[in-house]
Amino acid sequence: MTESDFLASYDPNAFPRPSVTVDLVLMSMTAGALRVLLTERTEQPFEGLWGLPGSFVGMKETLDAAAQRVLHEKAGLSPTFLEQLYTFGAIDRDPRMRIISVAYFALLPYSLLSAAVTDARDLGRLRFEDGGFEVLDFSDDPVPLPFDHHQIIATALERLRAKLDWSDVAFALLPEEFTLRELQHVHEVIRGKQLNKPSFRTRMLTTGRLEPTGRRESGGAFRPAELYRVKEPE
Amino acid sequence: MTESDFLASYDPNAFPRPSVTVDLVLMSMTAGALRVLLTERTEQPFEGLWGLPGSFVGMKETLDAAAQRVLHEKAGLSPTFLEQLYTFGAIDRDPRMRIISVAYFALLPYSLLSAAVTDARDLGRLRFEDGGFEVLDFSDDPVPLPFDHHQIIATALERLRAKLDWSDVAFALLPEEFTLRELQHVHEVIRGKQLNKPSFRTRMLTTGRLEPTGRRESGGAFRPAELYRVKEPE
DNA sequence: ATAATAGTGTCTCTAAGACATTATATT
DNA sequence: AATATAATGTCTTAGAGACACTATTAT
Repeated sequence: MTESDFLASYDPNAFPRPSVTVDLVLMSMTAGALRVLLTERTEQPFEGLWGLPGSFVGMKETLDAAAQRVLHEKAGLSPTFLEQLYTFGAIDRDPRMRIISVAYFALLPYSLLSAAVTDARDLGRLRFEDGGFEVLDFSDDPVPLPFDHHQIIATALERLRAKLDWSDVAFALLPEEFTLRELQHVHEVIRGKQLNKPSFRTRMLTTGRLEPTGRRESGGAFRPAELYRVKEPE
Repeated sequence: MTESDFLASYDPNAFPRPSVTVDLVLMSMTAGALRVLLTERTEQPFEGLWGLPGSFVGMKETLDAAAQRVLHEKAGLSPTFLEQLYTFGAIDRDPRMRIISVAYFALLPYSLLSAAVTDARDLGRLRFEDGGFEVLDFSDDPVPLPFDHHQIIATALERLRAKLDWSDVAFALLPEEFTLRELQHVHEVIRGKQLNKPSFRTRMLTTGRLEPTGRRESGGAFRPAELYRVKEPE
């Protein structure tokens, strides 16, 4: 049998198949806290709970495209950072049926996100405590999460911390122009500890990834700091 | 409608679904080269080519379990290292139909693998050249790979290099007891460059992950080196 | 002037690389 | 004895942290 004969006679329904979804962990930072985008579930199961946005993957749609689509539907924009996170395949993670979910991880500066997200409850605030974390709503009450969404967010946090020192994830949480103090603050929140100012400055400036804009911040009752931007790699 | 009513009436076949497979990148090291396990395809498509072992995911089987099953079927043993790598979902990656593949990455010391794998061709040798790599068979001819298997192996190589300095991946390629020279050799092959001996030794010994066995290697026409093992974390 | 933060200089400590030296096994 | 590698010591350099100091803005 030739390969084309084989393909013509192949029956894709010979074996039962699981469903495949993408779930999106979109994080941002404001008011000194990491936040994660949640949407209210309007259908069963877990109707009424707030959880990660997601969608089934179309048959003519790549995984990346499905994640982009979910992001566009929920936040109305393209991300500064989007990558595949991990695939979750526990058998009973969804009570409806076998659903394998490919989780994606996105970052956005709050300045862009706040324009697209109207409801304050959409952004759960992450509170860290003794090694773990919980998600709080706008009134600081803990939010119960559906499915394995707590585990998915935990995986995203690990990824964020692992990539902090050698990738551009921190910049993806800042506007196009930012001060070194703001950059250090992002690092400190993600690390969960304070950092040394002189060594942080030299470490950042010697990477060669930053370039000064010549402009300065304004508005504070103190000496204004120089604004930097990320240099495009050549 | 209550949640249980909803679940009882839910139709899993309402939407078309892709198939889901796992593909396994099992690497080992011998004769100064990284090797990857290949199996000969006995069915269409790409019949006769050598490619990564894989399998469809069972409906009552987690992704991890499917990867373990493939590993057990092909190599007859459990791995010293196995983790999920990345999920590949290009629309036309398989000519039969839409197949999303969750790739897994495993490492085994050659001493264990050689007992389980009989055919020398089962272990493709990775040859690095100007940034990329190719897979060679037992006679050093380049092996054409089916599907997107070249890309999957490339992703596994990136992962291996990224984890080399802060994880236990190097130990997973060595037998239970090994010398510091052997450990350094593994690092050098993966990094693709020579390393400084004194600093490598102190770096390894100060991690606290190694403990001397008190025994020494034998057989060489030179001073025998001390054998070490990995200390279990407490 | 005062307050608040920006930005820099100095010192110490740690780790790595380069190089050389001593130690110990086999032949 | 010759040889090959193990294992260690020394020197230099680079980077990070701690701490203190100077600079610059708004009020």
